[in-house]
Amino acid sequence: MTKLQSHGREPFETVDRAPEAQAEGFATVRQAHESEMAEDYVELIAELIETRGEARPVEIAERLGVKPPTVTKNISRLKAAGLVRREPYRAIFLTDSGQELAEACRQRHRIVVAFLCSLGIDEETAERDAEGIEHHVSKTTLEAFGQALKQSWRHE
Amino acid sequence: MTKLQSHGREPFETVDRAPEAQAEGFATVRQAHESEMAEDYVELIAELIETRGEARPVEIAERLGVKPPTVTKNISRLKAAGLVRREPYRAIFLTDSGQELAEACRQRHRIVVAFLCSLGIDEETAERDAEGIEHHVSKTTLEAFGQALKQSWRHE
DNA sequence: TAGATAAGTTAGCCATGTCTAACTTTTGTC
DNA sequence: GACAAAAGTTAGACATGGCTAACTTATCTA
Ligand SMILES: [Mn+2]
Ligand SMILES: [Mn+2]
Ligand SMILES: [Mn+2]
Ligand SMILES: [Mn+2]
Repeated sequence: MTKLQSHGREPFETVDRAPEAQAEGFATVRQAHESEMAEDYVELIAELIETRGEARPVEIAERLGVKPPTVTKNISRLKAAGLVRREPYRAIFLTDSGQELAEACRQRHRIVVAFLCSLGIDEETAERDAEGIEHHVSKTTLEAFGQALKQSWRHE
Repeated sequence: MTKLQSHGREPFETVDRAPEAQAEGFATVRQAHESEMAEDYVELIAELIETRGEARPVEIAERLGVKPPTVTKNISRLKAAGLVRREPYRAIFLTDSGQELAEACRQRHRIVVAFLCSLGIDEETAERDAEGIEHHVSKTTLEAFGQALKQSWRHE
């Protein structure tokens, strides 16, 4: 497992990690990348349903900054994954499982954004960075963000 | 317009962003993904040169948790990108530009890890999450992390 | 209600990053 | 110095997530 624990809090020292531990870290990142598309889509679909009444491919494409055929293809993947329900040329709905994932993602997204803002980062930057960071935040880290956030409210 | 969460338990609000701003955020994430492979490789190569004297494909593969052919292919991409210098069957070296990128990445990695640890997150988790998070941390956010870190030293 | 416009899909292309199988080169050992 | 083992490469496959061009379907409007 770990080799050198820095007791003295020197933060700029490179920790010599075991090769397997390091590999496990990279594997975790690759796994996160695999769920990223699904997470961003269901999150966005939930938001569109809430704010616009329905989720249309053209809106999804606009908000994601991709072209409509990309959305068609990815939605069909989400459908295959059981996250989405829909018929051709119609609006998109979330399955129960999709709804559940969407809620978890929205919650996580909001916490990450709020946490970054609590560090004094402007909202635009916080949103931009959070869009990527969110997919790599473990349960442990998300909880730590939540705790730090509470502290920041106390001290303001 | 913003919406409040129904339960009142979570005081985070979903910000209704302009579609173009949101799209710009996703585009930033996609861009980050494009540089991710290069960043992880040069960072690792620099570490191996420092700690093991040289960077060999077999070590790189082991630490990244991928198979040797993957490393061969990616190293040739890095070479095409001018980040790496090497001859077949020999060890891998960084060009000046590769060296520069590696240093920036190592620095960023260390700051992210130290910052997460400063929130009370265990080192193993911090390393794992940082491996993904690092690629999505803007200059602004990295600076905020550095500032927060300084504060945490003061208060310990 | 016909025709125009907008929305959505299909087909086919491409780059990335992973893999296995098979081959080549280098290194180590006797 | 020969040969076995280890390291490295090559070839070819595959999944993902982008794209354009061309087609189909739905919606709007005169
Ligand atoms: Mn995201
Ligand atoms: Mn998000
Ligand atoms: Mn990384
Ligand atoms: Mn790293």
